[in-house]
Amino acid sequence: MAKNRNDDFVTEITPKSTDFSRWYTDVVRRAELADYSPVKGCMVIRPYGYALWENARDLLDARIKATGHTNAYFPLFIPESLLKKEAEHVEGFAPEVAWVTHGGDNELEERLAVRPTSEAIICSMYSKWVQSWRDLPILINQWGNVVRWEKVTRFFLRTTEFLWQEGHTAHATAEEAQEETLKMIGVYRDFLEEDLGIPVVTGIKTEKEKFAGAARTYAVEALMSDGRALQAGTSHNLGQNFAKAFDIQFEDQNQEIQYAWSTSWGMTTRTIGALVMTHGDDNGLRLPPRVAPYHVVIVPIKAGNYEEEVLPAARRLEDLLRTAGLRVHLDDRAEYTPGWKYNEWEMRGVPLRAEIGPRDVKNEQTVLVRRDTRDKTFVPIAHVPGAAATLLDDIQTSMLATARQFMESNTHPVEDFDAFSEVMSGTRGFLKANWCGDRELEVEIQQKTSATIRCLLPDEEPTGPCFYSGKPAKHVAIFAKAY
RNA sequence: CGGGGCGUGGCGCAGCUUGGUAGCGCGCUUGACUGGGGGUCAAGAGGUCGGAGGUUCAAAUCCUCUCGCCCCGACCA
Repeated sequence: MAKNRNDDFVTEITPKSTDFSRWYTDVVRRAELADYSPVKGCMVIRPYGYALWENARDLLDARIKATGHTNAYFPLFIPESLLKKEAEHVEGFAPEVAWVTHGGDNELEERLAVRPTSEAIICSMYSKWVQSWRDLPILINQWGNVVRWEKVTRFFLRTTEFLWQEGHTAHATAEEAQEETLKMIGVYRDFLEEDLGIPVVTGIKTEKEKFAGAARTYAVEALMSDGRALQAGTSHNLGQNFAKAFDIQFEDQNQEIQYAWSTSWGMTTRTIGALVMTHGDDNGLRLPPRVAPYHVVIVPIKAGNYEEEVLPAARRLEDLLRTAGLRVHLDDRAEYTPGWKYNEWEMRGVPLRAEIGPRDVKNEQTVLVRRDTRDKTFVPIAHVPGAAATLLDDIQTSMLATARQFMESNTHPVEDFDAFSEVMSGTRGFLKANWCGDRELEVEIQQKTSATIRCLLPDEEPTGPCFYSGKPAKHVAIFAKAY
């Protein structure tokens, strides 16, 4: 029942259909997730945005620990000589590394890279820690920040400094390392789908797209509501590349010296951007309950016997919900009207709103309103915790279902380049096609359509010749225009 | 790094073509009345127009240089 939308309000957020980029920026700023900073390329994550990140981080951290990993912390700086040890790795990251050249007024003998990723520093430590097969596997994760000197800034999606976790493991066998790589891409998939409500496609990166220094890169790719793909997490099987470069050796059970097999995997604050672009609408954010800073916002209606009855009732409701383990916020600000608050909290994506006024106090009830559907339910106070929990579960499930339906209906099987081009110049989305695997043609397609191969689907067999070259296909590939 | 655009109270903008000493909306402050989908009225505060130089009696406006930001592309998570 949301018809009388105020024009002034609507103009604060550019409609998605008018200009998706502006819509995204407007939502991020108006919802107070982030703000520009005086530092070029760097953003400030504001308390509301950071609360969102903390919730997401905690859920992912629990999943990482549940799969046997422990957290540690390695230095922010990496000596140049260390970074240069793995050739492909340096080459891949060189253009975007920030260098520290001075300590105070003194020029350093060896400059220090501000980590763009930590393989080098971590692997150099692993080489000290690993001597025997008994020292393996090493299963370590780190939460931290990294710096990549990108040219362009977009909130959460591309900033010079960003927050992430990076897992680094070392194993005795190739099989174990491969198993780990797959296990972690699965952890990302589950986290994104179950906790963030973001459906993904899981697959393997092509040689062109894989991580610098990796033997094989797996990725989870999400489809944003403007039809562009966003890489939401990667897991790399590094083979023995880094073990050889950093000398991670051990003596096995047959008393032979072996190089270890390593993996690395990461997920960043970019997922917050994915969250906004997957679920947001023209009224602002929509947050999945599991990560929402507030599950429920209580709006007391200031009327009649407000101070004596309504506000105390609202406070009791707050206690009741908090005791039930929900994250609750009571918005008792006197300076705003209820209608203003409804819009404000919808804009900020709070999944459930509880309204309580004189009529509700009299009837010992509250009104629960869903952000996703705007459905209203009158609930007796005593039943509120249970009813809220049920609604939140339902919101979580239905947000994923809605997003999945969008992804599926925007995944287009194409059999020839004409069909491919037509989709790319229209609604875009994921294009699913048989692929010959020729790297040069991959570049050619990108130049013509700006679409890249997001991933190859490992579990699917080609159903015909390559859509582009007509040659025998080796893979089924997902193409898309990427963020 | 290539192409485009923008810098004017906290935010969003107008004014610039045709120079005359800055205005609107929102927000903010105080008070009163209000309050179930962004309330009403009244009284206020707040800007040397991104920066530097030049032209002129006079520059937000014209000229030169410079800095910053945003969007698209390329690169990336």
